[in-house]
Amino acid sequence: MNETKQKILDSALDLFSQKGFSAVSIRDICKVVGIKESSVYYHFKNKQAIFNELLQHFETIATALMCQLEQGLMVPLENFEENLFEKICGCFFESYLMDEYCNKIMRLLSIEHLYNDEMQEIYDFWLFDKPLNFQTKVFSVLTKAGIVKTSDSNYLAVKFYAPIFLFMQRWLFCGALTEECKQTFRVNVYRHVNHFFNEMGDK
Amino acid sequence: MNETKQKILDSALDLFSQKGFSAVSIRDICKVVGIKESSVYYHFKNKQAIFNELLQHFETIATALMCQLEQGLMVPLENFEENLFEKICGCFFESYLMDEYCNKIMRLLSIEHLYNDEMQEIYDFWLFDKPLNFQTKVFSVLTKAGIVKTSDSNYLAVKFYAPIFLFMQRWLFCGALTEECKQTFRVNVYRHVNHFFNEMGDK
Amino acid sequence: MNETKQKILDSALDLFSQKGFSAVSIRDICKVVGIKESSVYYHFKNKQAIFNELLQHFETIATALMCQLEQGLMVPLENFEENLFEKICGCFFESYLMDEYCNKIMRLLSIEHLYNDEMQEIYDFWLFDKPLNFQTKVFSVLTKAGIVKTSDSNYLAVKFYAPIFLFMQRWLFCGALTEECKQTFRVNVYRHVNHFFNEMGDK
Amino acid sequence: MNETKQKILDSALDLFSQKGFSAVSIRDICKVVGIKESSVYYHFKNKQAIFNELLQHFETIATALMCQLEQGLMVPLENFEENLFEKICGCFFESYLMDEYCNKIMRLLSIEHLYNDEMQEIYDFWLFDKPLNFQTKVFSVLTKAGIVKTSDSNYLAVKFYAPIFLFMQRWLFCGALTEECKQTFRVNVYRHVNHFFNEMGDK
DNA sequence: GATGAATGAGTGTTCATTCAT
DNA sequence: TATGAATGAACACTCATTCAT
Repeated sequence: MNETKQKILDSALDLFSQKGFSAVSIRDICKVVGIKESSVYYHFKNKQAIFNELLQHFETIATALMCQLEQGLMVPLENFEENLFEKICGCFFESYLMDEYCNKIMRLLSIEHLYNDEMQEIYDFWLFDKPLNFQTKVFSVLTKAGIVKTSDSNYLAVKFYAPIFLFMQRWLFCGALTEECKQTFRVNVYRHVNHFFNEMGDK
Repeated sequence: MNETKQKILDSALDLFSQKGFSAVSIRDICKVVGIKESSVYYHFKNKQAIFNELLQHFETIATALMCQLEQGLMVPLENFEENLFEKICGCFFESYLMDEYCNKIMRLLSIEHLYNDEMQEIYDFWLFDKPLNFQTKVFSVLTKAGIVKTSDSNYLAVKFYAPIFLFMQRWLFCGALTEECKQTFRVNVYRHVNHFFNEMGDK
Repeated sequence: MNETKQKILDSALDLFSQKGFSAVSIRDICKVVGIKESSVYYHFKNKQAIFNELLQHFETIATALMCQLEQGLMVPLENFEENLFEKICGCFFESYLMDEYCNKIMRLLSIEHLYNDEMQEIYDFWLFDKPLNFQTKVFSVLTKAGIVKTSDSNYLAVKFYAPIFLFMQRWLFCGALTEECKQTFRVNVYRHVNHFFNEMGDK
Repeated sequence: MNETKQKILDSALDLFSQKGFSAVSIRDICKVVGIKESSVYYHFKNKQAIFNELLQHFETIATALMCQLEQGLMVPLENFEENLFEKICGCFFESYLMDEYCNKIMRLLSIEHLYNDEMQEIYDFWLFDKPLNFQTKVFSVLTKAGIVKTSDSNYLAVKFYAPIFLFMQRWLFCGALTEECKQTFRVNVYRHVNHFFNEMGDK
């Protein structure tokens, strides 16, 4: 709605995700937006408030996406697998990990969580607890349906998610998020997912 | 050799690993060491030089450890597996990932690599390329020896290392490195390693 | 007349008398009034203009009160003393020193006069010159009437007013103007006034 | 000892006593001293610390003076009165109220006490409680010695101190402390003191 | 080896004010 | 009448660094 405020948020996220919160000055943001420093304080109480608004927006988006994912688990079994694959790839990879906004926030969290307990919790939630929790549920459903034999859904979730997490750190949360990076990530992830489901089918 | 210089290095690493390079001031370091700020400049050209010396020392240690690990691959096949297990656990986990010095440097790299291309390279080398490369070699040897059937050593390395990497990020590079964290990490890793080798044996 | 303007004046006086002119921001005033900062400039040219209007209003009130007091001196001698006592207490204490508006202005003057020559003059006029002048006149009348023997009306005025001034500073122009403060002030002043007139009667 | 630090203290006191603490900027002080703003922070933790050091020094001086005064009360009765007069004038007027350092601090307190509870207490102590307390003691001794007849030492103290307080506010804590101001103050006070002791002798 | 003293550049923030709407 | 938006000037304070001693 408000143009300047949005520009501030956008520029701030850009810079924060590149250098971290404290390494970016209000001056830096203003230079990009093209306003004077004092103007920032018309739109935000202080520097922290910019960060908070960015984070809050992320949590709204991410929560919505996760809801969508979880609804995928309710789908009738006959087209479960196919639907799941689509959801994980569509929702989780494309709209979440590789979405520009979410990706930048996660880079930012990657920086801040290391010296900020509050960020640590948020980071853990969105990068470890939530995804592992979801995958565990997936494997529970698959086990109940007899598609998967193993009963340790937890460990299965780790085995499934860990390589994806590694590829994320390697290709998604480093340097600029170029199309090349995304592609490398995608190739690696898809190969892993295929391998994984093939092996599962074998047993 | 020089006591004060060593104290500066130690204190700096402590603080850098907790808050990141730029968030730590010369003042902060001096407060811990118990000297005046100007004294730092007798021992180091500038703040960056402290960082460089810390990093260089790490690379010396890490290189030595990696050499030791690689030598484990030359061992005659009869006691290969047993020896390997010991090496990986002893060298890689205890002396590297959980060693106080190395751990601190890696936390520091975790912070810096996100907005510093040079650090990015170093981080990638020590946390992705080097470990994955080594594991690939291990599985190549095991394949040649007929112990492992799969021919894709690369993917095996990923499957083996990714959960360890995830546990590292989750328990080792967050908050303070308490004994509790270490223990949680150890339990998770050892369980994974056991699972992994059991499954490999099954096939 | 104008509601918003009056609210601004009231809130400003409240705040100015508590913290001094320069320590109160337009923001502070607006927060209390419930308007935006730019709106103030519709009603007043600038911050100083608010102050000026408050001061001017005070001078109108105070002048009127002082006129009333001075008229008390014209009263026929038979009920002079009784009438005087009532006037001094009613007009000077209750309607002037302890009246909410006047009290706030005088606190404000107490602050501003210390670093503002113009305020210095106004302060001196209303807190020293005017009251001492009036008391001198009172004692002149009493002397002429033979009620008082001393001829030095000036010094009598000081002896009469000084303790009142001290009590004012002690209880009226400090912290919040609570009923308790007022009462302590009243008790001390009345005791002094009684003592004073008793002693005068003795001689 | 340290020249620059002393200059900062001196200049700060000068400015604070003229405009109040918050109306004086570090820049202002530095302009007078002839140093850069950042240099101030080598000598003082922050702006408040300058104020605190000034106040503390004052309290040391003032306490010493008050001790000296109180020792005057122990003097044998024969030369009590004469000695007292000298002490009050020498110590209290010349070395305290009119001493440059003390005078400036008291002006400063006059400003700050109006919107700062801590300063309020200090102000009350040094300008009301302490002097009135001391005078009460003086009159108690004089009463015991039969020199004074009245038993209400408290009210005597007020009658003695109040005019002095009024003259202080009128001539000492306003504008610049010129020799002219001092002289006017002195004349008024000495006249009062003489009157006072004459009247006391009469009864 | 160490430090007292200083500094220039920079940081986040506040404030009175302006002006088009 | 009121406000959304902006701004220049100021503020207290921090930091890495220098240099004479």
